[in-house]
Amino acid sequence: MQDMVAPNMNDCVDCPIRHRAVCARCDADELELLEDIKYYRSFTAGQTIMWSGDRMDFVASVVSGVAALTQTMEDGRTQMVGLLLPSDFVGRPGRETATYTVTATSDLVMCCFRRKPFEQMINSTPHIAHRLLEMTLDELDAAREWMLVLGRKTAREKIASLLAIIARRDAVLAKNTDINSLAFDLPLTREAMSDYLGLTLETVSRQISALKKDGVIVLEGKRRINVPDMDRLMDEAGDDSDGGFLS
Amino acid sequence: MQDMVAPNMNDCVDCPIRHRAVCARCDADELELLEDIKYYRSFTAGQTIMWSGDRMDFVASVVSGVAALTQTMEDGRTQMVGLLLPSDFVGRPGRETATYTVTATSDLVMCCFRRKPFEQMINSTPHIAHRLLEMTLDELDAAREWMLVLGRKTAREKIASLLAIIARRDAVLAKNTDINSLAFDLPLTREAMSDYLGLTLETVSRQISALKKDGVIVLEGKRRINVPDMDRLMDEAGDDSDGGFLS
DNA sequence: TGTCATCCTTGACATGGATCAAAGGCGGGG
DNA sequence: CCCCGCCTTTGATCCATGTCAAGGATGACA
Repeated sequence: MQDMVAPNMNDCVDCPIRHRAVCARCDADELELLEDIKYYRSFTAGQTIMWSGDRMDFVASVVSGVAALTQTMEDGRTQMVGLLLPSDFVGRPGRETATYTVTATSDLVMCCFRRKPFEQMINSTPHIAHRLLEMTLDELDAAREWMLVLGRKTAREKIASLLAIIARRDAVLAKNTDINSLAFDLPLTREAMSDYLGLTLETVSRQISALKKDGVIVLEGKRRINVPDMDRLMDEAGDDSDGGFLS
Repeated sequence: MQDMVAPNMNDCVDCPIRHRAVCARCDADELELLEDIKYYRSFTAGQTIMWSGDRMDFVASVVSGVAALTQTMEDGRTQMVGLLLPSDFVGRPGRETATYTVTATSDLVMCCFRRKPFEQMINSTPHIAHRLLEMTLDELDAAREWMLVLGRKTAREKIASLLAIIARRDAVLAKNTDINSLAFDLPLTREAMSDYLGLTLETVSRQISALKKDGVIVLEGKRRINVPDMDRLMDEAGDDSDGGFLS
């Protein structure tokens, strides 16, 4: 069963607790503990993994692909509140129901851990709990960084900020050291981008066109983006810091 | 020294680990541990407690008053990313420098714990670490709730959301069970509100006037607010949920 | 190869909130 | 008691982004 999806699994195949999700430091005993309670699930782009309010029997880590956490108001306005990239964690130990709707924005593989035994493991192995705290604090910083984007940045700056986040994360995962001049695939539709940025999809489209016209990015098709000058992009994002959404 | 500020201190006087900040379950040993490393600091409205990037030798819990976490862009645009009300915690174990600027928006008393020994204590007492994780997850939920406010709500809804948060928190602290019809003091200037909401202070003022004209709130002076019908206010906030910024 | 669905782009126009400007409270200090 | 500084309110105008509408690309599938 694990072998079926193994090719996409990064380090999860060899050692699940190498997941940023679970523990930074490997240990054979923990590996065994996790082996018993883990399983893999695949989703196709657009599939909803769970709805806000659903009962949640597992916590999970993204192995490959991209998922989104979203909130929706009664009248349909929706806001994405988190973007889950490979190695990101989802689920809250101690909480039985999902707070947010989770959707696969691209084809996706998750490594799930049954919640109850996972919680027990946390309680018995302090350094895993500690690692989880660290990750949660990173996520909190990321969410706060994003509050600045949502509250104070212009549409153009918002787009540039999002592209910078994805570009950097992509570079890290690809072990790409040449951070100047890189290309990547956008794992989001224009609509998903607009939900993330608090914009309409038309505005997203227009601003991407504008950035292209101004030479900040080069489009290859609609989804593949080439950034000739990363510093320039960061500048457009208005970031003095290192850009933030990632820890 | 503690006696000087004791009258405002709520449960902190008798047992510092009763702080939501530190631990939900009292224990004499931990009380003693904390006794050694804690001290109190007072600030006046408008005072900056620390600047983003400052070295931080303590973590702390708000005893009374209100503080704000803010981020500022090079050109001066600022966004508040967290509102610290009594019992809220500030500081990140394991991080030496402050990520955000912390400002007292009203007169304020904090209970500080020296960082190094506090970290040791976390490592040696798992259930305090566990409590800290819980609190961080609550804060993360609050930040995400706020992303919806910043990204998708109108100015009027934003104001109503903020008032609802403060009203509810106030009611809880005052042990006020009559949630319908309550009054409270705004611990924020119009400018601070605008920084929180991603608006200008003029818009904040106009929307407050509008809510007043429409009978949603009654102003007594500029800072005291009376909410005749809490449900109505929640409705204006567009919240289907219970309003969120608080855990 | 054609058709259809989905995603994306672009245009025209409307509008919510920002910006610029002026003046009204209110509290503290001389 | 008056003056001054800060906070707040209100008005006039502008502009970034939303809204509504049409049409263009791309890929899946018959």
